[in-house]
Amino acid sequence: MIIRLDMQSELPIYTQLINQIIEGIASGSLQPGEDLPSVRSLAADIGVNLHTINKAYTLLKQEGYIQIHRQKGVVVNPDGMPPATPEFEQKQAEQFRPLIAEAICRSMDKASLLQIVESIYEDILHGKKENA
Amino acid sequence: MIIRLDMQSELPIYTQLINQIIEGIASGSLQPGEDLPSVRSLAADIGVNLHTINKAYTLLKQEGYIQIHRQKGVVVNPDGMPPATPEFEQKQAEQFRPLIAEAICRSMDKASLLQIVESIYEDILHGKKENA
DNA sequence: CAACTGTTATACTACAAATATAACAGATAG
DNA sequence: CTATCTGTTATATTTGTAGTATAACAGTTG
Repeated sequence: MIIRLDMQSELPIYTQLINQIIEGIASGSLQPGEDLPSVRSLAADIGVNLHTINKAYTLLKQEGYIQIHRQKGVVVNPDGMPPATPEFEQKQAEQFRPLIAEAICRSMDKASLLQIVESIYEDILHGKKENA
Repeated sequence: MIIRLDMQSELPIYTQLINQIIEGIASGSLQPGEDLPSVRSLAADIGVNLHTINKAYTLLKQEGYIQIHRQKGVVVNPDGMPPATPEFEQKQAEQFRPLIAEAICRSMDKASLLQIVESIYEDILHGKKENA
């Protein structure tokens, strides 16, 4: 699992970490039960403070993606991923909504939009990085 | 055009404003050429500072959604909306990506995801608010 | 002239992000 | 047993953004 941070991004570091770990799980490059680096070693690896890693891990745990064991370590949830609850779907829709509104303003038709979503879906499943 | 703010939201006020104005344009409730309230009157209406409104308007202008005329007022861009440039599509994909990765983790299949995007697309076109 | 427009400037509060240190408590390998 | 690793907690500091509060400027318009 390679973590790549953009220090110029408007996204906080801990958010970039969360996004990349979730995508790693989605693509299968991180398997349930697999160990994640300790807060200290990952912090040292990518050159940030251990609290930044800890914040990302804590949020991932709250959402059910990972388990954190005191004095042991961090592991991708071996009991499987959290389900798509109604609360999740509502929050998801709230995040999709402004993106779709923008697309409509820019005259993107429904088929084009769905095609973009579909290709991103496939890219993630096949572990493809952002278009370089 | 009715603006509804959620002061408990994690989204900044100016971002909520931007989102609602863009959705207003997308749904057709705001037509090209239509006047928007002045920074002062809108600020007074919704109970925020005029600089907060000004920040939202300035960003909307930078993206081409509105025009701002000194000593006149603010208007939805009468020359039409900005096109879907490659830069826009790339930024759009970056924002879609983490949402789709989350959906994959939660075992949402491609058809379900596309169906959700499609229904939001239709909701916006028909001016429907969030599911109450 | 008065009232309105966007614009600019300054100052302040509040909060989030990130860092820097330090210490604690339990597990484990030597 | 001791040293080392784990997550956890606490405190303090720096930096940047969000938002507010006031004030003034310059041009338009009734």
